[in-house]
Amino acid sequence: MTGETVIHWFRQDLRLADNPALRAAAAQGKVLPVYILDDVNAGIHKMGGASRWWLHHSLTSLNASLDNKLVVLAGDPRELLPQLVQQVGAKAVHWNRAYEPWRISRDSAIKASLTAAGITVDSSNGSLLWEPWEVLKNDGTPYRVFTPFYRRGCLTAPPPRQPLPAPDPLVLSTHPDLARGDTAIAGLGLLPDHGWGDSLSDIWAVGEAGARAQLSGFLDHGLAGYKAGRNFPARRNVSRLSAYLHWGEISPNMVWYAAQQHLQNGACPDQDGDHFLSELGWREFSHSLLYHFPDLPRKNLQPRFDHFAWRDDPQLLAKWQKGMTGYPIVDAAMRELWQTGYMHNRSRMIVGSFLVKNLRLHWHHGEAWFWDCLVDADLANNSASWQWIAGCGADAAPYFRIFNPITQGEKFDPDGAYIRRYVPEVAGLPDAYLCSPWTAPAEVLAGANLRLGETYPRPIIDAKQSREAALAAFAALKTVE
DNA sequence: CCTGGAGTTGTCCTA
DNA sequence: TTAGGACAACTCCAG
Repeated sequence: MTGETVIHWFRQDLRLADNPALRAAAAQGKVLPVYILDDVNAGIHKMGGASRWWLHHSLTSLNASLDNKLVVLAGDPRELLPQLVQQVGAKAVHWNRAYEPWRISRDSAIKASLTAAGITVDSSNGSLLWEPWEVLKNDGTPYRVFTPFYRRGCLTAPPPRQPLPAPDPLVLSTHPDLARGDTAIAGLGLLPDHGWGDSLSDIWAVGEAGARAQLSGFLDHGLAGYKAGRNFPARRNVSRLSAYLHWGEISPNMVWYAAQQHLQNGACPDQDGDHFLSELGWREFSHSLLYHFPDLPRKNLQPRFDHFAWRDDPQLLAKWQKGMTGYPIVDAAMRELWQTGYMHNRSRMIVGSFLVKNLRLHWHHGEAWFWDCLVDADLANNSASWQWIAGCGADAAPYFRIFNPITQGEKFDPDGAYIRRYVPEVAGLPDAYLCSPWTAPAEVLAGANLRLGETYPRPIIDAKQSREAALAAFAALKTVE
């Protein structure tokens, strides 16, 4: 090892373990670890509120494992990074690749200018199992259907890289006159001014150690029975790793091989393990779609949907956002999002279908609300999933697949545990009326201390009629062009 | 080259 | 009560 200073630019890889770029940096010299909050280049997808809350705690955790030496800046990395290189006399900059279109163009520009200035730039794959440009059909074009993408494109490709240990030794640069550590993190102003966020700290152990604890807890207690159990929002059968993966507090490689090992040990049924692995495949698929179709966050992948008869109704949108639709399973889900920064996968499908098909409001509204509220807000996953549920995406849900907001609740929250947790107004109803309070006889409502229209809303839309209207709107698309 | 089968997550109607 | 089919169109791939 030389005494040279090299920069590791942390982005969506807020961990020490299995961090290929950080390892490369540590092998080369004294490492100056840097994070830059970039609100300049992200366009309309500047980080949302929940993301900022998570980032604050994630940086705090990372900084602690870096001996309070994390350099923290805010601004345009196109300017800040070259300045920093010059200031500390760095010979090289290392980072792990990010795949959002705006980051790709920003990073390419930075790489070109640093390289031109004689600085070595080294980028690695730290956040995907397979590079999007490596998983292609035989004709060289990207897949648009998940199953062949995963089974043929991914599973017959060379296996993902095995996880790497944290760099050892990791010698940090102590260059003075830099904004570092907890003080610098606080200076970013990532936490909300009041209240909201405090309760999230009770739910999430943000950071690398929390990510590992979440993974091992899931493998030990959630993976067996995953395939069926993952459909029930009240059950603890989902991994809840999405945020940790998004921020790179754990790598997909660590998750992939840990789950593989469980499978090989016979610690869970094959179908549960395989199904969980395929969910990591869906994450890969979303990233591949975003890489090959950079307009994915706003533009319908199927152009015929450009003619769809969306409605415009800010009041209905507000009621959906607040969890005041009058459909308890929808409202429970929307309140879970607001209260925890997370929503169960089944719930995401239910509220998505309700927004775009029953309320017939544009999926952009759902995408934007999730972007602001989710601690796992991820441009690839969020965009691809909203297009999927709206029916306009790749391998999308067929247009006639419209979730019934009553039967979905009855089927996937049969004992009402989820609804009662998040919609206490209806908690006193017997199970038979829990998903459709308006069908309860007056004496049952009275017994549950529920006054419809006062203590809890009546349905803001008729599920059956709005379903018919959605089908008609989709049918109208076929006559266009 | 053509052809047939299959494809994350649903609902409703009919027999 | 329950099981099966209809609801589109397209992508992908194996034969």
